[in-house]
Amino acid sequence: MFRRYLKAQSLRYTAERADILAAVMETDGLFDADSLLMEMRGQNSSDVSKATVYRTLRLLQDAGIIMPFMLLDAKVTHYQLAYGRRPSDYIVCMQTGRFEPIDCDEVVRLRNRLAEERGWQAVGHRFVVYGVSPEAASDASLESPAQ
Amino acid sequence: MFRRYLKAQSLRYTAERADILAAVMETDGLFDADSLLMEMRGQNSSDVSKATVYRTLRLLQDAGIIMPFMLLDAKVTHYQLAYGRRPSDYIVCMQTGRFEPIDCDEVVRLRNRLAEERGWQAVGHRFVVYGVSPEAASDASLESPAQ
DNA sequence: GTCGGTGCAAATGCTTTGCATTGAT
DNA sequence: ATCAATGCAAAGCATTTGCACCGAC
Repeated sequence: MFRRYLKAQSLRYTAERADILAAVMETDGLFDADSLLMEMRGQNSSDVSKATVYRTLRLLQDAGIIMPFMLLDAKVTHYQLAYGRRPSDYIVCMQTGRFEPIDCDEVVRLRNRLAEERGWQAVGHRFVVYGVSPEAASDASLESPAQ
Repeated sequence: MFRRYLKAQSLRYTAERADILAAVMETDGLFDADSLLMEMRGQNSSDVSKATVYRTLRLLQDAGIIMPFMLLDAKVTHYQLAYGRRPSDYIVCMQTGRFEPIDCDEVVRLRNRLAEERGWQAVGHRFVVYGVSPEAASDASLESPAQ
């Protein structure tokens, strides 16, 4: 799929790109350029430079294989695989930062309907619920928010 | 509200913070540090430094008055007011980058239910639908995405 | 043999921070 | 008077880019 995309664009399928693709395919959930690189180095793959990781992540995004996923207050760009039954939805604790995936068909149906109503064609979506996790709620070390 | 928050934290309510708060309250939709600063300079407000804008935006976020909103591929942090009937939902064109707000009660109901089911307390949410806008769909200058 | 890819290091650009001065309380 | 806030300029840091060499086609 990536190979096909590259060929269509007259781009080359190199060992580095193959390694990065393999590492990406093994991810489960969110990842970023740096965590991916560490993962690759921890394993075995030929040592790929950071610049190439960034360049290849961009290609993978253009190819529709991964999609960026912006987390609240994140300083780095997170990605996840764009296809298959990957969670597009998360619930994030505003106090601890802990997050967990949500798997919910209704969100997909809703997004399709909303797009259709406007004459758009839905391709994907991101749904992030911000809230207070059970652990945080029982921790009284924070005063109540201003709202 | 901001003032109350500052007092509670033994922080000071300064002219700069008042100006920034005022500018923030006038925003409609998304803004970022730089656009806010330009807006303020275009108007009249005392000339506030960029550093102070960043510092104050952080405080406003801590106070629960604004919330960050990460857009796909954005290089800067976007914010919007955290309360009131502000759109938390957008539909973004993956080809042109154009986006428009969605206003939909069902999303709020859905997020509340999802949080509740997990023992969380929902505070806010972000819902972004990625798709193809009508203009882009009729423009054949882009090949179809790999997915 | 072409022309795109890679690694390195330097550059970019948003955001943060150190420090001396200013100002709210 | 205190002690935090501001402005400036200098960091920081993720990401991008220029360039010389390398390698897929």
